[in-house]
Amino acid sequence: MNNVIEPLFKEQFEPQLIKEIEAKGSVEKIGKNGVLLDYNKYIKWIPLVLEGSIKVIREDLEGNEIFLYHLIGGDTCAMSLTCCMQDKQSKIKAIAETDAVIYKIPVRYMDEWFKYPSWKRFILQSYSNRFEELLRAIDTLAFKKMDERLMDYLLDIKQSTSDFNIYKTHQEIAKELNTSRVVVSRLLKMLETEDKIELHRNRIEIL
DNA sequence: ACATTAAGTGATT
DNA sequence: AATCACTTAATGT
Repeated sequence: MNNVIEPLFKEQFEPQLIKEIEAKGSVEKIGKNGVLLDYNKYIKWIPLVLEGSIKVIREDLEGNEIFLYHLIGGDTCAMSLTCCMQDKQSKIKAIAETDAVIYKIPVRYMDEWFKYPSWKRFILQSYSNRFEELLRAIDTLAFKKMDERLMDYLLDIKQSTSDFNIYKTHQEIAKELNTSRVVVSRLLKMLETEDKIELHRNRIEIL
């Protein structure tokens, strides 16, 4: 498949780079909940997100999880950049929040394409963006109470999936926020009485 | 109709 | 905010 890169990146990449990318990479579709990058795995390619939303999660040894941020069209994953370059293991997990399409670029081009100013800019910009997202995530974790975190989380999903409906169980949400289901249920109930959301089975509607 | 899973709630720490 | 114990509601077989 070609011409998948141009629509999304023609503003920021020079034409020749776009040609190279389209020649060297490949498109891959990932179903909802498909794992893009798992904890402790090495990766051999750089993922560009073309469509859909990818959630990035930090996980500890006991399997506790904390949701960090979403990647959407045009984004790349800074963690995989580091991994690729240094042949290190991933310290995060990336899962498709929705059906997604990603573009895989073999690692070796990461370096090679630094001769293109726009590529260099893109990579540095990606790092910078991810860094800011991380800071935001830390702020949320450190300074906000659960009710705010929950609302932020819901809005984040709504934003990245462009869907007012969130198809998750309270249990799943609790896992990603590293809290208990009961707490999530209670807080959601409160948000509902504040007319911010509407609750259904397996579905939460943002108002 | 029954079993299973999701969600709601009071009480306690 | 977490946990327990229990209820109620929705859904699958």
